[in-house]
Amino acid sequence: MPPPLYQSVIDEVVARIASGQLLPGGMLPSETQLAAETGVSQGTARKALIMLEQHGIVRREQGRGTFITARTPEGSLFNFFRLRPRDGRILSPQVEQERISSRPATQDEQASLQGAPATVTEIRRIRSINGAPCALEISVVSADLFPGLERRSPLPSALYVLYQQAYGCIILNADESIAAEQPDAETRQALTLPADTPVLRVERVAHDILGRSVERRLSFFRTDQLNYMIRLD
Amino acid sequence: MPPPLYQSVIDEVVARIASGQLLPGGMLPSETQLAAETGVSQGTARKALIMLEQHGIVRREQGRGTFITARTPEGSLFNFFRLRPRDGRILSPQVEQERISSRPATQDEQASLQGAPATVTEIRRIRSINGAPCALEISVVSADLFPGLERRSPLPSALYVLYQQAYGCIILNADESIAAEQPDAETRQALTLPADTPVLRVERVAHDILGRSVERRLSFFRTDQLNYMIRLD
DNA sequence: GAGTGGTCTAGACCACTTT
DNA sequence: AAGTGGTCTAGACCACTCC
Repeated sequence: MPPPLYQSVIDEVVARIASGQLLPGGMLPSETQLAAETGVSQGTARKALIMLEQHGIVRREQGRGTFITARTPEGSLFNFFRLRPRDGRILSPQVEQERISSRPATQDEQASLQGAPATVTEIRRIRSINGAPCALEISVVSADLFPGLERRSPLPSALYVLYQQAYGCIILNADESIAAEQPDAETRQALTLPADTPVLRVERVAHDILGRSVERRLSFFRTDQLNYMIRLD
Repeated sequence: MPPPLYQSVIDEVVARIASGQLLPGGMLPSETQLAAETGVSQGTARKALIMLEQHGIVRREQGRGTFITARTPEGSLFNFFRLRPRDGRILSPQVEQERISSRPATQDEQASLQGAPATVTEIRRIRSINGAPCALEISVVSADLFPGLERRSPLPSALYVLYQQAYGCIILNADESIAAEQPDAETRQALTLPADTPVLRVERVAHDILGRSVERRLSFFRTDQLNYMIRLD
């Protein structure tokens, strides 16, 4: 049973993106053009583009064209920074402190990061909203996939925009594991927490457009003022 | 600018479900049949059915037909009970205790529940996994929408299956607001928690197929053994 | 074998955006 | 005016399920 034709069109587009031939924010060929290039009918190319849109890989705009998904700082924070006031408003967190270092990967990191890197780069940041520290984030990525990350400090607030713009790595989704925890002394100090205030501990594995596990992130959030807001479906 | 034809087909199907003319688990007319009934071409009926599938309202199976989404106990727990071992396995929680009562709605509940009910039914349950209490859940629903709920005790583990089978109310998604909290004495006792163990406090608003806010649920989870696992995208 | 959804084509017309 | 995606049709063939 051969794969459907539209799958080959999808593969072709993803390959062009992964190879850098198509850049984030860039425009794809039109439906008819893409159909001609891949030897299928316009309707089949259309089906492929619609599926790519459903996977979040492209965005389609009537009258304008089809564009590679580009993470904007606003959109990226909207999707992946879930700490919000209870009314759901969006507040942009500022980066207060940042420390970047490279070190050998732990066994666990090698097993769960794409490419089993021997060396990883660790980004430790404290974020604040309205001047109050609200999150401690420790991101770990493969040093092979993101070379020279240390020299780019200070990094932008939305890391995933940097991954995309500087390294062509487009983050699409993430799995998270959440727990309530009594913070250790270091975390409590970083977040200027009163004693006996529990924090949210969130472990994240982020995946890119190719399904690769690209980043591990351990975050601690204050939730006395803000809440971690998500949707299930 | 008139709405597209497939929208009228979608509306027609949703109306039939809401009216009870089509029951959860039941089969829809075939694409060609539905097309004839609604006066559109088969391709347009197909588009409507695909959109209904994307909204989670129907399920399509090649060679068999298109069926109204039916929440099974397993599927419902899989989607809406997110407490898992860190390896992601699914464990079915048991209901240990259950207390049902009706009372006047608070102002907050009237404002956030469909129909601004004067009276609500409150379901208080303790769930356990492997004999260890892991969650305290307090669900609140409109007494108008779910009449006679108290007389159905003990309720099944998966409440959303009951909502569907007994009341024709199909839950599709939910918004959650998560925080870490030091449990009060009552919660600590209910979960047999050691002192100074924080819990996850999760406030949920669940929505049904018509977009109505149908249930508010306040849950407290132990996260020392299990974690609350979600996906962002 | 009959009925279902899945894929694919070819063409038409419309609405929107840009030049 | 030209080019894009959005809608809609009509028809073909295939793969799967069930009787």
